[in-house]
Amino acid sequence: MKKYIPIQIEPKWQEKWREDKLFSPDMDKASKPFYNLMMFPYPSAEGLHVGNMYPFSGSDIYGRYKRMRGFDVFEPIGLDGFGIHSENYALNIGKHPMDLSKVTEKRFYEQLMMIGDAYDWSRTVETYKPNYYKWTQWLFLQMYKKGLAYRKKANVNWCPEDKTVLADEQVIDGLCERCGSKVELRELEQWFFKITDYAERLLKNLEVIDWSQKVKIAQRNWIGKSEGATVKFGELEVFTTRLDTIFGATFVVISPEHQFVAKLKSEEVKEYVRKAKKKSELERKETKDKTGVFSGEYVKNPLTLEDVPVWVADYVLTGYGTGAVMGVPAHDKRDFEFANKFNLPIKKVVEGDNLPYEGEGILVDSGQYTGMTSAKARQEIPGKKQIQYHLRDWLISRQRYWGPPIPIIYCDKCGTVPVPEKDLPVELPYIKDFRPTGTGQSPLASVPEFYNVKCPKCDGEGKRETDVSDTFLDSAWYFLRYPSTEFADQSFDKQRTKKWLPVDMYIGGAEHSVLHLLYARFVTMVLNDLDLIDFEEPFKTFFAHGLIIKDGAKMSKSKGNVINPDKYIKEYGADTLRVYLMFMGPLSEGGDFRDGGMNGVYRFLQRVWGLQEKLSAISLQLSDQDLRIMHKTIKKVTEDIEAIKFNTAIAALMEWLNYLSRKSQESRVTRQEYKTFLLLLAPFAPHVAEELWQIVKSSVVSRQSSDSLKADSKASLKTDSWSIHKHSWPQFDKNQLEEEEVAIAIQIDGKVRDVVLTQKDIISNKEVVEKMARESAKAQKFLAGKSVKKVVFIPGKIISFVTSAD
RNA sequence: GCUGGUGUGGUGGAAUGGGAUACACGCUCGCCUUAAGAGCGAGUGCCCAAAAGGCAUAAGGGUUCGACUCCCUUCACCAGCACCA
Repeated sequence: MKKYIPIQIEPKWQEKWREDKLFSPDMDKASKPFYNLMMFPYPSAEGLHVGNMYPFSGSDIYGRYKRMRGFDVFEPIGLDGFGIHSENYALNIGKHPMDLSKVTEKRFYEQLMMIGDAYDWSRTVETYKPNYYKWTQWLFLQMYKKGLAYRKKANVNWCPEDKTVLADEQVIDGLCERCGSKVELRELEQWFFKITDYAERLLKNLEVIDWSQKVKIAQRNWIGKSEGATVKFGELEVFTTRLDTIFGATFVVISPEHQFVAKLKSEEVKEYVRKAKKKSELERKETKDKTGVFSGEYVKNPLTLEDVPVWVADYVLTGYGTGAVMGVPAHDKRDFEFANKFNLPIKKVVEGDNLPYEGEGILVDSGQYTGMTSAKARQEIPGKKQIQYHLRDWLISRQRYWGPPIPIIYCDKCGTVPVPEKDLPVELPYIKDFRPTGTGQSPLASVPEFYNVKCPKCDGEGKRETDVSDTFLDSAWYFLRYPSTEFADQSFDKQRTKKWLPVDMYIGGAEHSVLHLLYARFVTMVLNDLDLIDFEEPFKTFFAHGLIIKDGAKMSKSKGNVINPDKYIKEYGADTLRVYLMFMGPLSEGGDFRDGGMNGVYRFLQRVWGLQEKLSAISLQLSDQDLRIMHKTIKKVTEDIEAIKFNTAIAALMEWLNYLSRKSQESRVTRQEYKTFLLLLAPFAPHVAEELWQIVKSSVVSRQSSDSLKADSKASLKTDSWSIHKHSWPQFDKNQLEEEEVAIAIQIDGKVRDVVLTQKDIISNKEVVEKMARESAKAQKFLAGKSVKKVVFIPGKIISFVTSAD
């Protein structure tokens, strides 16, 4: 027998699969389309590491399984190669990102082929290619036409290291998501998408999609809906969710950016505002100590009719509500601190324990509303109902080079003019100096050949927008492009999209819970409103995988803990690495990579390999026990794959292999068992399963006399492909799962003392089982001197005696 | 602070109301081998020389004939949000 040497079989099958277009479904004729998508990677020249490979393998197992279940599975791959991440890497190693992209693309695709995933290699998508970003720009134009893309001057997050603005979602704890620098506030003219128009829909649809609770909650928090009311204190309008506490409002606080501040003459106020504006967002949020200054003005509390002082303080945020709040120190922690610091009066209006009391209760000292509950008072007290969202508009311009230029032209006569669709793409020129400038403008702003253009409307002098768009815009629609890659004249074909979308299974990282996943949902909703697609949610099911870490930290080149799969693939094969990664634990949990267990998995595959020559030469009848474990394994593996619990599916295969190995010593393993085993193994270890399948398939098959696998046999006759990966998945027969003999545990006062063996026909018969249990010597020992108060019988499982001492 | 999650052998983990520790790693012993490796076999939660038995799922309490699983309290760790009025 040939030895199992993975590198001798894996490339061979990878090539054959590709040649035969085995994993390229007929996009127009497919009768049972299944879109199986894995988040496409950011490529880097370092190449793919084990941390990337982990979820790809998980996604591929699911896809291969679905294909064997008869679906036309579409499993595409591409590269999210535009953006700061790739550009920074190019800067680091002193190469031009455009040149570098060619190298990384080659390297990444080579590695992705080596791990043997069932991708449709005829439909790759790279976001940095003009034939893709042409349509990203087109998408921008649709947003613009619909009034959802707008430009405004705003206080925006500025990363001094990456020298660009960032969206709110890309600022983590006041630090840049990419490089970790402290983010500053800068007032700049920027392009935004009006995602806030969709806040309610983004929130509401969460109820109907099959996503993990974790991700839904993260999105819900981010959208941050709160229901309250606005009330006028003189000319100042405040927003509150606790209208019931208005009688306790003893002052009003406005943010340093509030319009009202302009009217104030006091030097002290001006100084405070100047200082506050200079602070970074992080510093403003970090400071626990309240700061503020009295404005010198008073406004009237509309309910108490008292004049209350107006203060300016930076704990009030500009971008939320009206930028003004009523200060209720007795019932708000922050107002309480503020009042204490500046000696402002504290007036209790809700019954409660210690101040500040933030809970609900019965109102006191609140005029005609005294005695009402908080909830009732909120209904009764006059105010304009208002809903506020934490979500802010998506800032999409970037002052960088490596992205799609925003397709806008400014003309002195015509104003802001969108680039006509026929002129797309606005190609990103190859420029020598692509480094970020730090001036608030993109490097493209120093390239006159790029920005000097004719106005498309009046043919006069025009200037191009020189900012590029956020990488997250590239990835917000890529799933629409995959099925339509061959259409040069449209972003996505209507029929294709109708056939393949929404995505049936999407697997990706939980770190994208509020970035990519929210943007993609938003874009999909807009396209739905534009009548370009007939669904509002892009991903029916989303599964968040865990992370593979190394020595307790996420793999990254800077930490020097990157595990390259190449060496393991060479030594053990891609199959072993896949199975090892999946066997580590549930896909949702990730884990710490140690190669210690790899040998065990390798050994497992070797034993599978070795079994081929120990098969029974003659046709044997399978025993009841043989049949039971076979059907039990089919059931377990099937259900576990559906639930994405690959680790226990693999364990079930190992158990069956152990059983078959014992049988093989007497050459009693049948071809039927072995073939079934290979079919179940195929999604996990596709190369070795294929190799062995070809060996056992080609030898003469004597039809098993047992008809227990009838469904499978019939299906196999229908199969037109040579490959195991197109063969139909084995079916289990639940009649074969029942055991002839069942051991029922005897429990006495909660402790298992013995078991009784019962035949199939009596396992539900309480009287008989109880009699047998009472005859057990061990049971008698523990029942001696006690009287049985109660007997609980669970058929097939347990008989439980409850006693009391005599 | 708020929200959600997790906590089981030396290690990764299994079991979601019914025999805790499946499956694997590691380790120990044995067989095989000139030797190493591989392979094969046995053992491996803790206490006890062993048997019998007892004790164990972060800690404590509760519900139940029966709890890793459900409920309450506490602790630890992880993730997301956080001066959002």
